[in-house]
Amino acid sequence: MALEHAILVSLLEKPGSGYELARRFERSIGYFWTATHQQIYRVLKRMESDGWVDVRDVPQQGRPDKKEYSVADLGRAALSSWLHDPIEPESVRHDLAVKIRGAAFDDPTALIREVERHRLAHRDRLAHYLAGETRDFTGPAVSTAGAKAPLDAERELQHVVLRGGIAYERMMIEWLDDVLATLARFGPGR
Amino acid sequence: MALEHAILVSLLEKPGSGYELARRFERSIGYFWTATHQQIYRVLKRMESDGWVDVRDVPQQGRPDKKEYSVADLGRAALSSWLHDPIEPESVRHDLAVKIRGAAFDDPTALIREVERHRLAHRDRLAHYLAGETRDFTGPAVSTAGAKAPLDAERELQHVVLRGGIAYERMMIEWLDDVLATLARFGPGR
DNA sequence: TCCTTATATGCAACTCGTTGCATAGCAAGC
DNA sequence: GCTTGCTATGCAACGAGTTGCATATAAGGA
Repeated sequence: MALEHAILVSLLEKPGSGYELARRFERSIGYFWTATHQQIYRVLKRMESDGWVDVRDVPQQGRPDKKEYSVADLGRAALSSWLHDPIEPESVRHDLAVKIRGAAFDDPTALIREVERHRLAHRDRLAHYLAGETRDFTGPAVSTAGAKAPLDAERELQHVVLRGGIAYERMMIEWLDDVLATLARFGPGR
Repeated sequence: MALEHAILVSLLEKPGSGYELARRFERSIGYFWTATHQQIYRVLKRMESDGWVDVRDVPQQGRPDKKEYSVADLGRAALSSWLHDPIEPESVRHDLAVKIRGAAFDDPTALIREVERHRLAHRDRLAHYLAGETRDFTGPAVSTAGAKAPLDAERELQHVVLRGGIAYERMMIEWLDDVLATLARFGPGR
């Protein structure tokens, strides 16, 4: 399990509340690890009682107060230990692939609309990634302190992960085109 | 949840026992949906009591008897209904991507060995897929009955799913090379 | 004033998935 | 005779993830 670790990484990149984390899990880090707010609050509680994170009450005006979490030494150590622990290449869950194989026993052409929907979703996500890349990773590297940083690890590594997302979406779009061409070879009905 | 559906597809492709299904989930369908034997036996029980599958005791010689499952009408209907139900594009879980972003707060170069391990695993899987493609999808299309089938849906759809696996592995290998090049730009330690 | 929306946090129940363990038949080798 | 290994099925406990619901502050519009 690695939700704790995804949260640690996100909090190291920038401290924040459970609510803010939940929003980040809808974009950014969420492209590579999903979580709902309920899960995040529950895990944050556990991380707090384990001493992995520190909490600070932050009064706000115009909106409810929040609890801002930041990574404690124990959390940093836990992340480091996880990083040094080998993990197995991910176990996959591709509903769509199962559906495509299953379509052989139903009407294959009925899947076309579904595959097109997925293709659109991937096209949108690709556009979103590319926009983010242009926004955040073009122009000179500037560290958060404003000083020139020739090798800003945080930025470089975020960028390579984003490039992975871009490559994945491009691959998916090409493959879904292949799937559509294959499905189109079958006549309607069976 | 779709383990039921993955099992239905696999049983439609060929009836078999829980044990045999578990082995298929280590290859073939398992490349796109993972499951352990405990999970499979539990779900098969439920599917049986729901009338989705039929069971037949098959005595064997030289080994324990087995229960052979095959898809019942209710199961076929359930699969069909699932196929017509739109699903959301998958939620992703990429430990490695989280690790790479986390490495910015530790020693980035310490991840190199781990990334190389993953690269090897993907290279092996690619080789495995390519061998399977050569074995099963070259030469003339021949249906199970031995007759020429100009449009064998089952075979065509299995092939396009396999091509997806191949494209995925190729993309991953290229990306991991990119990751390795990025990590190499950081000196040892920090 | 009421309704909606956004911020912000949380509980409870349930399902799904993983891990560890248990059992049993039979073959092959030491 | 004993151990190892493969086939074959299963239980129990736990941990992770999902779904539905609940609560509270406050801004903005109908």
